[in-house]
Order: sequence, then structure tokens, then C-alpha cells
Amino acid sequence: MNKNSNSQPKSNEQEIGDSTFEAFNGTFSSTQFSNDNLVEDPSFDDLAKDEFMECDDISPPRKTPFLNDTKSQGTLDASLTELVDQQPDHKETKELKFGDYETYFYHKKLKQQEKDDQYVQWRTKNSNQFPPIFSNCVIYVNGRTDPDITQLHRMIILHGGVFLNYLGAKSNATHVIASNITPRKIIEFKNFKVIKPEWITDSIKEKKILDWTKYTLFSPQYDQKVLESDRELKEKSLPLNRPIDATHPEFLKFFFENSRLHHLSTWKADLREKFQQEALRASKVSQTLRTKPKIIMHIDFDCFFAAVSALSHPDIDFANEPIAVSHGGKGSSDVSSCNYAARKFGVSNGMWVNRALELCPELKILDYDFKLYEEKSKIFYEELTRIEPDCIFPVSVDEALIGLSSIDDEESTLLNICEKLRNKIYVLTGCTVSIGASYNVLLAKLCLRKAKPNGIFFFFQPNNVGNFLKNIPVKQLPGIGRKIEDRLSNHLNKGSKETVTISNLSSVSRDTMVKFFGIKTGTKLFGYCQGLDDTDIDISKNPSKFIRKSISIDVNWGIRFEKQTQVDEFLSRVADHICQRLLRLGFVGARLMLKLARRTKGAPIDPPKYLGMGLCDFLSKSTNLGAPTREVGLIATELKSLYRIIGVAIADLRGVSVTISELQKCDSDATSAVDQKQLQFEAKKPKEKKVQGIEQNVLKGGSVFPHYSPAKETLQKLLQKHLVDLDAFKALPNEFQQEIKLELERRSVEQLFEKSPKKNRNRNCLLQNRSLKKIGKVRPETQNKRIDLISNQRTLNKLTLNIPIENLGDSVIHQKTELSGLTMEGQKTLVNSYWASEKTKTFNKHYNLGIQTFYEFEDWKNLLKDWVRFSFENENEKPIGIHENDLDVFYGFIHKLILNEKIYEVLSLADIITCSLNSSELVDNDTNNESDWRKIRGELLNMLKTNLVQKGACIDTT
DNA sequence: CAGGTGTGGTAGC
DNA sequence: CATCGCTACCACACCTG
Repeated sequence: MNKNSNSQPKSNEQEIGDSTFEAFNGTFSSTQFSNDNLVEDPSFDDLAKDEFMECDDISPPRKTPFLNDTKSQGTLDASLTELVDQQPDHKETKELKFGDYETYFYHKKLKQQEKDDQYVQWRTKNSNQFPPIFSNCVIYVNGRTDPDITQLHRMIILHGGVFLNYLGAKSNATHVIASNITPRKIIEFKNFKVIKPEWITDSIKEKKILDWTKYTLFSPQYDQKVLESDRELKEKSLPLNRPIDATHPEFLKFFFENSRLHHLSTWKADLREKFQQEALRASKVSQTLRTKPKIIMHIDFDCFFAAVSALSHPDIDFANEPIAVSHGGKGSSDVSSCNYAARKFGVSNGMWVNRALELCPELKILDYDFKLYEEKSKIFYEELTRIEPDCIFPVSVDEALIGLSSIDDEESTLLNICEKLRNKIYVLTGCTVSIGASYNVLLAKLCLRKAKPNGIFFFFQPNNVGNFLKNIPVKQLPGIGRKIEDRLSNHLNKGSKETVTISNLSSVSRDTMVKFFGIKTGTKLFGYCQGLDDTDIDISKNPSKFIRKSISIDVNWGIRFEKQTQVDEFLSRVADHICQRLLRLGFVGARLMLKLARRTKGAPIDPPKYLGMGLCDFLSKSTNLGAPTREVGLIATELKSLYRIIGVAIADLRGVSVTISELQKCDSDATSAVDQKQLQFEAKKPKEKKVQGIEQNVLKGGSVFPHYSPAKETLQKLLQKHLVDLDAFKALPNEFQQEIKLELERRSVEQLFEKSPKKNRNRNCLLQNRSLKKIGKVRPETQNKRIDLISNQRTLNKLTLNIPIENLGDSVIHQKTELSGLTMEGQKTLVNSYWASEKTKTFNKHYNLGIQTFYEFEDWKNLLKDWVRFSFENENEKPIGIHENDLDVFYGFIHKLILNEKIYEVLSLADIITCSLNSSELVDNDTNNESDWRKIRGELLNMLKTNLVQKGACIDTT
């Protein structure tokens, strides 16, 4: 750094530095760094060289394609273990196989790249002669080559490239190297740049990356063939391969690959997770309390997509030619980004292309290049890290907030840092960034607005803040969008179209704002008008605050369905997609929400935007999943029933959105159950209330399993669960009523009966599910007729074969939907006094099923084994036993399984109970416990049977 | 009052 | 032909017990 600052011309620094602090509104769009002058500036040349040396010294060659780094090694190892542990005969795992295949290769790739890294480090230790010319390349070598694959491999990685062992369908290979190629491979590689190996060797000789087009493999006589097969392929596969709308099986993949907003959102989430993880790691190492950073820098690319897309069009004069990025060149496609030349014509982001072309007929439309955006972003963040700020807060793929606590000789040094950063990013990415800096986030953001394009703007004069703010439109304030602006405009200007500025708000009191916008927004807005903002961007101060709280998928384009089956298929695919994301991100979730967009009455059937959603009403409904899970089948069924509960006419459906929340971290790991539990306690900290008892217990030096005390909320929940409806209660036989009353008396809550509770709103599906799960629990007659399904494999086969499978899906959903509105007379309220009373008297320990995390079905199996073992452990010369709360969670899961036709799974769980009880490990010191387990096992089979009978399955009980 | 649920708004290009 | 209008998070209104 110091070395470089010497090469910076002093005069510039002085000139800019002076003006900075003379007037607060000075802009530094220093022409010195505009694209044209940049390269010719001699001092810059030095700087650039220097910087490159520095890169070479410090940064290791690209390890994995961008953003994949966030995957921890642990996850991958675990995924692999999962893969190996799969039982081929198991239905669940069979379905997972395809995804895991990819995981397997991913893992392999990572291992390989690790090895590569080690090799590169070793080789470059004593020599510095490998310029990273392939640093943006991901290269796959095909077939026999000269030099051979091993040599090419070495050449590529030593020069900063990534070598691919396997070319996956979604592979991000940038180049394919081959000397010979079969016609078949020509088709296979038709989407790749296929280049001769000489490209590698020559590039290394020249010490720079050469134009690959001069090294393409397809010789002229092949070209014809390529074209032919290409056309052939296109013609044949066009109707099949190109999704038209969401009825196509591959629609989701296709849609997300091309959606800018999807990319923006996932990049953001990934960055957030990455920095959160780093902060978490850092805060464990040093617990020093940091003060709030004194300087906030807000740094952002100028029209990021447009600038990056233009890089692949060297013929374009980016500074003067109007450019926009969108899909296709006309019609209702969104302009996602446009350069400043285009903005002069009134073109803006979000505008439709046809409108933009009206405003600016010579506007050039460029395509998206999501991969390149990612690459440039990676470089950007690498550079931000390199200046070693106090903290980095990612705002977007191309935008970050940076906190600096103090720098010596603040003013000139800050400017120096900013200019150098801008230079470096320009050299490395070919795109310009702007920087705004101030003493809080609000003002830094506003400074950035003033700095754009390609400039720097500082504001450090608290006394002058009123002056600084007065002409700022309120729309520019963070968190103030179109709606709030509209409301302000209506209130203040009475409909006139003038933009509302901060000075317009000076007369508005804090109370008025709070009344208008609520306590939070109102207070925030009032503070903003005084230039106050206490947002803290230091993630490391409270990393757990930034942990992910939900995962969602939104599709509001291309949604056109005619039949219920199409909707259901789509929901299944969404479920599959979201479960894959849960797996990849290492989460399980306990709550599911479905949000639908329905064409507003009177809105045109076909909106102006092709396959767009048009004007819509949004309707949402959520449900609890019983236990944290990522079971695809379960989630799919829940979605389908939620869809029916919301009840949007299929023809009016325009958008589908699925959110899973109440997440728990769950990097499936082969650690022991107890270890897992302890990890869970840490991970669950955000929800302190629920874990409190446990934590206290641990602090007291006691067991991690808390003693059960019926707290108020638990009691409420119990009532909710067991007493769904008072009418239903009254309809019960007398002895049942007595039993329940006695039990509740024991808990001294019988006064709750005196009140007459309102009719249950039936809002929550889960409530009904819970009541359903109790069905048939203590009916002597069914108990007597209980059949032993497990012991008789023939019965099992018959059982599963006799179910009218093709109708099951419908009946399941139908059944659930009906339940949400209807009561099942006499069956609704069933309390099993046995579990409720005796359990709490004798057994007082949780196994804590409720806070376990559940991955796939295998984990439930292990958990159950463990739980059985645990219940036999001795405490005060009595076995710990089974806690009703655990049992509740367990039954909840079983119920969901049954609803999802996971018959085999339920049976195998029942089987596990039998096996565990027969295992010699257990000390048979209390027959009660064993008989409890046998009852539970019987209950599983009973629940299963009841459900199957309802569906009309023919069960052979002989 | 604590909590749950449904809805609405915002940000990035 | 077109076109790829996502997603995480906060805040709030309203309801229940």
C-alpha cells in the first residue's frame, strides 16, 4: 500500500483533498480516472503493475467457482456419507439419488481443487513466473491431447485457472480443450468454446490470454456438420425442450437460470451467509468489543449489468452510446440496467424495452451475462477485503457498505484509499465504481447518489446536515419506496406531482409521522430528516442476528394452468426445488407458507407483458409441518392442500410463492445424538424463550435434559391440542368427559371449562391434523383387532398393493381440505389419559425430539433407536421413560407420514421399536417402559390402519 | 400482554 | 414471436386466550 501511494501524484491528492472539505457538495468525478485517460496515465500504469504483483503474492488462485465457497467442507463430507449410506432398496433414497450424484461430483471436484491449490502453492513458493492468465477460466480437457491431460492440468492451475475433471450438464466450464473430436461430441459440446490445446501453450508463451476464436477446433469441413446437427437438434427438440410456460417440467430451472431478480436475490443471500459465517468464526476467536465504525463507505458499481455486459462488446463506446440490458430486443421485456448515456434519453431501470426504444431509438440492447456478473462481483469483494476495513456489509452483488473505525490523518487518507480502490477495481474488472462516505449509513448512501457516476463524494459536517439534506427527495431515503412516497405526496402536496423533498417534511412532527407510518417507520423517517441513523453494519457484533430465517421460491411469470393436475405437478416441482435448496443450504424448516397471485377481477386475462402476472391480488396461508423437516413428499402434499384451502380458480392463478420458515441449521453430520443436541442449543439461541429452561439447566451443571414443568404456554398448547372444540367434548361419552376433566383438574385449569370458548376458527390446519392423529387411540375394540403387520411380510405386500395408489394423492389432499372446514363428529376430541397422566408422574425427562433436526427418513430411524435406548436409562432406579411432549412430536411426524402415504416408512419405524426392545443392550428393569413402547408401536399401526380404511384400502387381516 | 397469522412494503439491476 | 415480474426481511393490523 505505502509503496503505491508514492506512485500516486501528490498534486492530485492535494487538489481533490482540498475541495473535499471546502464545500460539502463537491463531486469528484475526477476525469483523471475516466476510461480514456486511465491507461495512458503513466502513474496509473505503475500502479496497475504494482497491484498485479500484489495480487499474485497474496491471492491464491481461484479455488472454486464463485460463491460455492460458502459450502462448508463438513456439509460436503456429510453429503457424501449420506450417499454412501443410502440403502438402494429404499424408496426415499432412490428419489434422492439424482441430486446426490451431483453432490458426489461436486465433492470430487472440490477435493481435486484442493489438491490443485496445494500443488500450486508448492510450485509457486520459490518462483513467481506463473502469471494468472487463466484466472477467469474453468477448463475441461476432453480426450487425447498433446500435451497430455496431466500437463495441461498443471499448466492451467499454475496460471490461475480451474481444471474440471467432469463436465456436468450445469457445468460452468468456460472452455473445453480437445485435439480430436467425434461428431457425437460436437453435439455434446455445442454450447462450449471448444479449443485446441495450443491455445493454452501459446497463451503461456505470450504470458497473456490469447483470443480463443483463433484456436477453435471445428475445421471448415466440420462446420457444415455442426450446423446441420445443430439445426436438426433444434428442430427436433424445440417443442420438447423449450419451456413455454410453467406446465413444462423443466420450467423452473429454465426460468431461474434466466431471471435477473432470482440471481440478484440468491447472490445477496449467499454473500450474506458468507460474511455472517466469517463473522461468526471471527467473533469466536476474539471477543473484543468493538466500537461503532466512525466512517461508513458505500461503494457500488455504476450501472453494473450494463457495464459488465458491455465488456464483451469491445466495439461499443460505453461512455457515449446508449446501452441497456434485457432479454430480447423488443416488447415487454424489462430493462434491468442502462448506462448513463441511455439515462440522458429518459431510459431507466425497470422500464420495458418498447418504451425505452420509443425514448431512445438508437438504444443498443445487450444480453445478460450472469456468469460474468458473478466473476466481477467476486473480484470486487476480494478487493474490498484486501483494504482490511473494520467490517464489510454486503448490500448486493455489486454493492457494499464498509466500516472504518479510524484512519490517521483522516481526510486525505480516506480519499487516497477510495481512489486506489476505484483504480484497482477498474483495472481488474474494467468497470467503474462510485463511493460515498460519511459518518452514518444514511448519509453514506446519499453521498453515493451524489458521487455517481464514476466519482467520490464525502460528507463529514454534522453541523451542516440540514443544508445537505434539504433538497434530497424522500424517495432516496433507505426504506422509503413508492408507496410511502405516494402517501407523503398525497398528504403534503394534495396530489400535485412535485417530488417530495426532505425540506417538505420539516413541518411534519414526529407524532404525525408515527401516526401515519407506524412506530418504527415513523420514528425512522423522522430521524432521517435530521440526518440521524443508528444502523450498525458490523455483522461480527451480533452474527446470529444475520442468520437466515426463511427460504422461499417465488414464481410470478409464466404461470398459466388449465387443470388441477398441472397445478399439483407444479407444486410438487416447487416442493422438490425448495427441498433441494434446504439440503444445499443445510436447513430444515417447520413452517410452510403458500402465497398465490390471483388475477384481479376485471384485469385482462392476458396482461400486456407476455406471460406476466398483470394486476393481481395476493392470498397466503401457512401451516406448521409438525417437526422441522425437508421431506419433499410431505411438503408437496401440504402445498397442495394449502392451495385448495386458499381456493384460487385455476384459470386465474398468476403467481405461486412458497416460503419455509422456522429454520434450523442441519448440516447432516454423523455426530452422536448427544452432540447434536448440544449443537442445537447453540443454534437455537435466537429463540431464547423456548430454550431458556434447558440453558439454565446446563448452567446449573445439570443434565442437558430439562425437568418438565408445565408452563402457562405449554398448558395452552395442550388444551389447544387436546380440546379442539367444546361441543365435540360434550358429545363425547360420559366416562371420556370425566377422564379429561380429571386430568385437567390435576393441572388445576378446570376453570377454563367454565368459560365458553368460541367456536374454533379452524384457521390452522395443524390443529385438525393434531386432532386427527388422536383418532382411534384408545378404542378398545380397535385395540383388540390390532394386526401384526410387521411380522408377516406377505400381509405387508398385500397391504401396499391393494391400495388404489392412483387415487391416493387426491384423497389425501381432499381429506385434509375437508377437515379444515368440517368437523368429524365425536372423533375430534380425544385425550389419551394414559399418556397424559401417568407419564408426567413417573417420567420427567425429555428426550427432546422437538428440538432435534430431521433430515431425511434415515435420521428418524436412528433417532427412534436412540430415543428407545434413552428411555431405558436409569434415573433414581427407574427408567427415564417416554415424555408426552416427545410422543406428541413423534405422533405428529407419523401422522404426516401417513398423510403422505409413507406406509413403508411407518411400518419400518414400528419395526425399529420391536427390534430395539428385543435388543440385548437394554436392561430390562421395568416392564412398564417396555409395554409403553409396545403400545406406541401398536398405535402406529393403528393410526396407519385407520387411515387406510378411510381411504378404502382393502386390508387383508388374515 | 404475548403469541400467532396474514398482508404489505422495500431493496438490488 | 415474445419473455424469464426474485426473495429475505421487517413492520404492522388483527386476532386469540
